[in-house]
Amino acid sequence: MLMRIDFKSGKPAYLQLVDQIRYAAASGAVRPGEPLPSIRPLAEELRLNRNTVAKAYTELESQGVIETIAGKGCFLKENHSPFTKQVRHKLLAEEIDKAVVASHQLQVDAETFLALVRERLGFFEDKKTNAKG
Amino acid sequence: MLMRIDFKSGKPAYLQLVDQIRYAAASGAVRPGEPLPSIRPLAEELRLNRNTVAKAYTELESQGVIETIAGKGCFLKENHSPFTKQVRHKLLAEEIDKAVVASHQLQVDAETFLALVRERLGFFEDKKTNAKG
DNA sequence: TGAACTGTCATACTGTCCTATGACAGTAAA
DNA sequence: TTTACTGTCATAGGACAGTATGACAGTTCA
Repeated sequence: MLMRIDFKSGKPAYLQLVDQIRYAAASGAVRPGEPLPSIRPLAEELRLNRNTVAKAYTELESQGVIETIAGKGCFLKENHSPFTKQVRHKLLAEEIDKAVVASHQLQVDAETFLALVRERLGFFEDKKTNAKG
Repeated sequence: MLMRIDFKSGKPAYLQLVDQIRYAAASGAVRPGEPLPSIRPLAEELRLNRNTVAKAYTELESQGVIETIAGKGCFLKENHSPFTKQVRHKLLAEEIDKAVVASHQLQVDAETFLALVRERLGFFEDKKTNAKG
């Protein structure tokens, strides 16, 4: 799992980490049960404070993405969303709406938008298929 | 255009406004050239400070969504994105990726995801068609 | 037990965000 | 010009976000 922090981006380091780990989980670069890099080495590698990395991990745990066992480490969780199907669809619809609104402003028509969605879905699917393991 | 601020949401008021106006633009509730509510009355209606509303408008202008003419008012811009098609697609892909990552965590499979995307697209399309005018 | 690793917590510093006030400037119409 | 409306800017205070330090606690293995 390759991480990289852009210190000029304005986006907080810990949120960049959160996004990258969620992305890694979605694309199969890390699999459920697998350990994540431990806090101190990762902090050193990225030139972050240990607690900045710890904060990212805490955030991921509260999102239900990882599970952390004090003294042992952090592990990617088997993702069993605690929500009903209906709620999950509602949450997802909100995320989709953001993209739809963006497509309007970027003047991308519905058909092109759909094609782009298919392409991105395929991209993640491929990554999952070809991920180590 | 009906606005509503949720003071308990934790999300800054001015960003809630930005989202709602972008949403209104995408769904045809406001059309290019039309004036937006002026700052002071809107602030009073929403029980916000004038400058909080002004900040939302400033943000929208920097996003190229509205055009503001001092002394006259703020108007929805004809949206001509300044970017090349390639750049616009890249920006949109990033937005879509967020939704794809979310779908993974929410355990929504690709097919269901696509169906949901179509549904949301249709929802906005309908709104545009049925909007006043 | 002791050493070396894991994550955790309390605390504190710094900078930025969010909001608010008051004064200002452009526009329109009487 | 006067009045009443538009948006703008400078400034300030309070809250919070982001990061950092040091001490602490659980786990593993020798």
